[in-house]
Amino acid sequence: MDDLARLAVLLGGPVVPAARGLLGARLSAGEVTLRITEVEAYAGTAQDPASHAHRGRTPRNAAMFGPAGHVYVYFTYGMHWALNVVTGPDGEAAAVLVRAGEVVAGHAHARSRRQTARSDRDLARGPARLCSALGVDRSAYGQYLLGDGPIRLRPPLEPVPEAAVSAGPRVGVTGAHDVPWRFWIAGDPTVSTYRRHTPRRRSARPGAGTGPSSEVARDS
DNA sequence: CCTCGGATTCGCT
DNA sequence: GCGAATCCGAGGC
Repeated sequence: MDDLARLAVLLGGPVVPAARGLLGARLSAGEVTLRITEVEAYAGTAQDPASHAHRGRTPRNAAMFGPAGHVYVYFTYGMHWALNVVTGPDGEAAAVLVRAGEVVAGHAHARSRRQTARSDRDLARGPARLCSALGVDRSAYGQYLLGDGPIRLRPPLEPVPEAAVSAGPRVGVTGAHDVPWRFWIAGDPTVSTYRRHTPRRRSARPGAGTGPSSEVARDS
């Protein structure tokens, strides 16, 4: 069994080992190739409140229920794409969010799509930046990664030692802060900076007067 | 049908 | 460090 077949087997199993195994793997689209440095594991229905699949199958998350090795992409905040690698057996929802990578080929193409990047290390540092650098969008939905399609996933050139992997809580999720399912290559500069979830304050509408902010009494 | 709010990023302070 | 930008899936009525 070659390395690619081994990767396929790993992706078909439980999501946490699959996530760890994706560290160091290479992801290519067009001219751009990157080495994955940071991932997050998301499980399926009921088991994982942070997962897009936790309320069951919908048209949006359908790919998470499909066979391993395919792409689940979603659009968020009205402007960003994020890429997941589907894992686990067909019919069970699970996926690994690819949060960051080191661009190792096609820098010029990546830079042309990421003109605001201050340096090469920022090209794919963060899930939306990573998609932008690779040119990934809705058209990637459901595509198979281990074949010769437009997006390709390949095993690490060198395995990442267990000792080099750090784990912690997932970024941006409202709950499950005790679940350390974010994995990254320790010390790698392309890993995104961890930010505790900060709820976005909806701008107060005039006269709405709801919420704790109205408790402020200005009596002077 | 309508409202809520997000697995984020960027730019300004 | 904080707020804005900007779309659509999901869920409540």
